[in-house]
Order: sequence, then C-alpha cells, then structure tokens
Amino acid sequence: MEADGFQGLLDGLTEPQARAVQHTEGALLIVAAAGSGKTRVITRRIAYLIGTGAPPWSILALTFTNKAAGEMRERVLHLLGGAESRQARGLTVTTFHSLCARLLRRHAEAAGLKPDFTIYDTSDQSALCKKVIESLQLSTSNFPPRSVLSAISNAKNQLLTAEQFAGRAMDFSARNIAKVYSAYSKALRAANAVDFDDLLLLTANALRENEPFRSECQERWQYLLIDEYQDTNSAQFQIASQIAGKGAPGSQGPNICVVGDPDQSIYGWRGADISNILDFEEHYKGASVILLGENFRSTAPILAVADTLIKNNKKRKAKPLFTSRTGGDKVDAILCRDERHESELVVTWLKHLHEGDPLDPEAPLNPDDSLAPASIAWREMAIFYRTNSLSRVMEDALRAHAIPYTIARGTAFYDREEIKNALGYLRMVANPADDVSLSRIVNTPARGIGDTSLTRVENWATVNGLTLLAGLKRAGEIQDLSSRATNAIAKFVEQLDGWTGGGSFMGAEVPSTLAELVERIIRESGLEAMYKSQAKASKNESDEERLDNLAEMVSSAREFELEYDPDNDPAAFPGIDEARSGQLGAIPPLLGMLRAYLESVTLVADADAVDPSQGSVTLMTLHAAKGLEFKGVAMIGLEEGMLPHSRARESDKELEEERRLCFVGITRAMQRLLLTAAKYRSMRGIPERTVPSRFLAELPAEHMRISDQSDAYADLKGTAWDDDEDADLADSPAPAPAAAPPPPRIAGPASQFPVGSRVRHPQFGIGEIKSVTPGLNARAEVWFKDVGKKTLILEYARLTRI
DNA sequence: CAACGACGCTCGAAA
DNA sequence: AGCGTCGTTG
Repeated sequence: MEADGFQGLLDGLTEPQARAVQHTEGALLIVAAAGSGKTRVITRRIAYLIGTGAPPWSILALTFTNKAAGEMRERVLHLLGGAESRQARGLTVTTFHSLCARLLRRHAEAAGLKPDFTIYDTSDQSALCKKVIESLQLSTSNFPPRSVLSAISNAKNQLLTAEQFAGRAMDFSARNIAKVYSAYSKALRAANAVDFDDLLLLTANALRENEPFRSECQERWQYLLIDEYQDTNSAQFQIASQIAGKGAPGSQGPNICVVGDPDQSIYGWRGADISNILDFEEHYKGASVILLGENFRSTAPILAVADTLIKNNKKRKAKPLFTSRTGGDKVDAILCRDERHESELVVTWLKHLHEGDPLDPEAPLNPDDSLAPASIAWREMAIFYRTNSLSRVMEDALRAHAIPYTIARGTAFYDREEIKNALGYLRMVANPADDVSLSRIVNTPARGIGDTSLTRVENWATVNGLTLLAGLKRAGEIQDLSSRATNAIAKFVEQLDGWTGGGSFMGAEVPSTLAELVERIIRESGLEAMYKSQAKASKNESDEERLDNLAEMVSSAREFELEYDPDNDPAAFPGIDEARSGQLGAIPPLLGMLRAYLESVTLVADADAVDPSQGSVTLMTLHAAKGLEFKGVAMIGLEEGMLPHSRARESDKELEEERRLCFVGITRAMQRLLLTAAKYRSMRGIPERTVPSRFLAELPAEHMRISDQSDAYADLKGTAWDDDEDADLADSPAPAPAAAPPPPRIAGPASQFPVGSRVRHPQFGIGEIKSVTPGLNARAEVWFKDVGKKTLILEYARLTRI
C-alpha cells in the first residue's frame, strides 16, 4: 500500500466507525447494532492495521461461518489492492472450529490426540453414543442418544470434563449420563476421533495447560478480532482469552477487539454465554467501547418495527437504533387460513416485489432517498422460518409458480446416503481407527459381512482392546466365525489395503490425486455398481440421482484439489514448524489433502450455502439468517408455539431469545418485509388451531399494513370455523389484496358427524366416523377402508357428510 | 443374510 | 408425516 493509501480507509465512515477503525491497540468492544456497517468497519480495521505496519501473520480474525470468513478475507484483500496482494500473506481469517481443527492437528500431542483424527458430525455422534449406551447395559429408551448427547454437549460447552461432570451428578439419571460421557469420550479417543464440541474443548484445555503451545499462539497473534461475540460459549471465550493473553510487556493489555450485539444473541441453547460480551469491560480493564447505532440497511418503518419489538425484552441494555432515512413501505402482516394459503400469499407477495410493486401511497417518498420501488430480483429475496419443517409447503408453492429458489442447508449434499457412504470409505482411508465409519461401510454394498458376523468381530475386538479394523484383519483367530464370513472379510481388508498402499499410503498402486482416489473408491467399493443395478432393476429415479451425486462428489474433490494450498494453514507457524517437522515425520501429500478435504466437508455451515449468484429466492431458518441482508424478506409461521417455539415458552430467558430471533429476522430486510401467521397449521399430519404470535401484537400498528385473510372464503361463513375468537392481529383488518384461489372446504359442527355416519374426505375418500372429539380442536377419528392406515384422526374441516 | 412391511415414537435452532 | 426398529418372509 502506498504511504498515504491507508488514510482512504476512513473515507465515507461515520465518526464512531472511523474511531473503531483507528483503534488498534488495547482492548476494544464494538457494540454494532443490526445493519450498522459492522463488516465494513471490521474489514477496514484489518486493512488499517496492515497499512499502519502490523504484520499480517500477527492478525487473527474469527467468525462463526466459512462464508463470513471468506467474505471478510476477500474484502480485506480488495482494500489492500486485489486478491494477489502480498501484503496479506499469513493473515488468518477463519472460523473457530476450523482454527481449532488445524491447531489440534499441528499440536495433537498437546491435546492427547493423533494428528490424523476424524471429526465426527451429529450422526456419527449418535451412532457412537448409541453403541456406548448399549455397551453400558442401559436402555436406549430411558437414555435416548439424542438427549444424552445434548447433556454431554452442554457439559463440554461449559468446559466440564467427564470426571468433573461425574462429580456434580447427583441423581440416578445424571450419574448414568456421566458414565456414558466418560465411556463416550474413551470411545472417541479409541476411534481417533473428536466431535464438534471437542474441537473447542480440547483446544481450550490445551491452551490452558500447555505453556509452550499457549506462548506460540500468543506470540504469533498479537491482534485478535472476534465477530458475533455475543454468540461465543465458555470454550470459545477461554480460547480467545488464552490467545489474547496479557498483552506485550508494558502495553495496555492485549489487542483484542470483539464485535457483537447482545440483541442478536440467538445461540444460548448451544452454550453461548451472553455475559461474555456484557462483562467484556470488566474482564479487560480499560477497554474502550464504541457504539454503532446508526442503521444503514433498512427503511424507517422496518427499523421502527424491529426497535419496538426488541424493547419488550426486559433483560436488555437499552441501545439506540436509528436511521436518517425517511419514506419506505409499511411492513405487511397477513393472517392466513392455513399453511397452504400462507405459502400462496407469500408467493403472490414475492411476485409483486419482482414486478416492481409501487410503494405505499400513504408514505410519500423522499426524493433524496434511494429506496427505489424498482423491481427486486429473486436473489434479493428470502423466506425465513423458525423450524426447517416449514420449508416444505413453501417449496411446493414456489415450484408450482416456477419461482427459482434455494434452501440454505450447507450440509444437504453431504447428508445424502450415497455421499455419506463414499465419505465413509474415504474416512477409513484417512483414519483406520474410525470404527463408526467402518461399521457403516463394511457391508455397504452387501458383501457377505452381515450383522451376526460383524457383532462377533466387534465383540472380539472389544475384548482384545483392538479397533474394528484390527479385528477384521485378525478374523482368522476368531472362533465362531463362519468360513464364508472369514473369506468375505479377508477380501474386504485386502481392498482397503489396496487404496492405502497397506496403510502407509506409499504403495505403487496408490492414486496420485484426490479426485482419482475418490473416483477409484466409488468404483472399486462397489457403490457405483450398487446404485447402477438398483437403477436398472427398479428404474428408481432417486438412484439415477445418487449416481449423479457421486459424480458430483468427484468434481467437488477435484475442485478442492485445485484450490488446496497446504501452505495456507493458519496453524502452520513459520519458523517453529521447521524445527518440529523432524519429529513429526513427513505426511504423504495426498493424505494431507484428504484430511483437509474431509475436514472442510464436515465443517460446512448452513449459511455457507447462501449464494446470491444463483439468482433464486433463498429459504432458510431464522438462525441461519443472521449476518445476511435481503431487499425483500418474508417471515412465515408467526404463531404461538412456532415463534416463540413451544419449548421456549416456559422460561423468560428463552422467550427473550425467541424475541431476539424475531428481531434478527426483521432486521435482515432492507426494503420490504412481510410477516405471516396461519390460523390453522398441520403439525405431524394433524391440522391444529393456532394463536398468532405475541410478537405480532407487540409491533407498532402505525408502521404496518395488516390484513386478516384467514376467513376470506364465503363458504366458511356460518360453519364451525366461523366461531371467531381470533386472537387480535390488528385493530383494523384491511381488505384483502390478491388472495390466492382457496381450495374448497366444507365444515360443520360436531353434531353433523355422529359416530357411524359416513363421510367423504378430499384426500382419503369415503370413510366412517369412529369417534369425535369436540371443542376448539374438534377432530374425528375416521375409518377408511381404502387407506392403508385404516383409521385417521382428522379435523372436521375437510370432511363432508354423505 | 437381505428385503419388506407394520408398528410405534417423536416433533427446535447447528458447527 | 417421517423416521427407526422389529418381525416376517424369500
């Protein structure tokens, strides 16, 4: 950068923004309200640091998603004068989890690991946990793996080891969970694996207990920056504190800058501790605090709605949220009939935006304003919901109207059965101790190693303290194994060895590239043939798709290979590593790349899948929406039990987190916002009467355009549903704009359906009433002779007496 | 040993 | 409605 170049980094910034950029030494807390130009400030601050002489390799910036890290890095490079900028060499912008994974590989011995460990995802965790529970003779119904794992995860997030957890476990259940925790940890280590929580926990512990490791980190990273600080948990706090240290001797303390917004803290359930940000000033005495309150993203009405809502949180530091903009459309709120009606109305609304719906005539546009009512591209729109299950109906409607859409689910591709199978083979190659992956693939495709044989090998291996693979390799020594099974096992073991060159990855036949390895494994394992033959036999469409996906995986490996840079490892410490490499021994390059590939695959976030270049509407959960912005946003399912979620209604603490979640959703919208609630929503197949979310009632009506379209159907008047005790959505329901044509529905009071009477149902045909449940959620149990399930519990609404 | 169907349970957000 | 487990049959 030129001598005076970095001064340009302050151009166009507000006074507090500029102060934040220039504040480079000592502790700094930036409380950045939604849409206050946070990313702009962070990226310029990093560029400013480098411009004023800080070596790039001494800067560590941590985020929660790969996408956030990638964008931040990109923008810093751009500020420094292009992607080729040498000035950014060694700059580390990454996620907590990636950093920890890299550190743990480089310093495996400090954490009691081997460097080739596997990272277990949620489903691997469940599989392992289930095995452990069974091996402890506990019942999986009294101790469901899911809830046991959540208890263990909680403990880990609070940095409690199995021993410490056991010390606090008083009742029967907790003591058993402690036993599972302990056995589960041992099983993980035996499989040379760590789970997501371990990445943070083991790193935090290693930093605390291993002085040389800690010093290395402290000496390298003199400047620490953490984004979304309100969402850090105890482990992450510990990691940050340890790396920050006490600062250089004679300094004012460490150069740690944290950025966050307590009003956007939405990850309490995974251990995020809001006091990390609230107590920052106490932890770092003399810390500066800069408040970014001015919003540059949303229109005034959207902002007013958000601000009014969040003010209902009692446990909150009041914080200004303002804009100098004027004009802008009111916020739309529609009460819909049911989820199908809701999805139709959302589609209609999105189409209006796409076609350039004029602004609200009641709100005259300030001519200076840039809030153009021009048409909004699909990629500038998003639909948010509280739970993933709400996406399905929405998808149906979007597909029916040929509107392009993408669901933000980063792991979707890797969750597929065929991909998981292929990954299972790759993980075995990378880590032969990985029992969970091995048991997944050992008989997929079927190769004559069934449950009975496998259980025998497993038991034998456990008794002898060996991994499953070691057990398979010595199958000949196992007594009650059939010769057929022994032969099948021998063949399989030989095949595994063929891919790894006998485990050393040095064999002559070993592939030379990652893509080649992936391709070979898919073919030689028989996975390809398995889906091919199935595709032929049943002309099953999904198997064709599976083959395509496997091919796609080969290209993804090739792509990874092209971008992979072994030198760009944030945990590689120049100077220190050369000294160490002698002890570590050389890692075959392909193995290193394979590890990195598997790691990147496991650590993708849902938000990473958001890609505006796709030109489509983005669907995602409210949690995934944090940090993003869209010109048009629709939030669906604003009902009691959905948002706030039913499981959060008991505690005020969780309720306030739900409100923050709602706040996060609202503040993503730049120009137009639609909030919808459905009067009836089907949960687990049963339509249920809902009550509009209390959050809707908290919003300021003067900034909103509210309409109740829930009984816009003439044929419902005077029926059982016209009992109108709707919780008030609005004082003045406006007339309905273009409502989608409703599906015809006929309903009647309970007396119309005596037991034994015959009814017609639009989906299930003709049936007979078995019993009725009167009341608000009136339902009938109906017997259908033409339906597999025979007896269904249905709402009256869709029944006709015949 | 594999494939299929019936039954029963669950039903939140995620790296 | 969707999933996992169990029991039956080929």
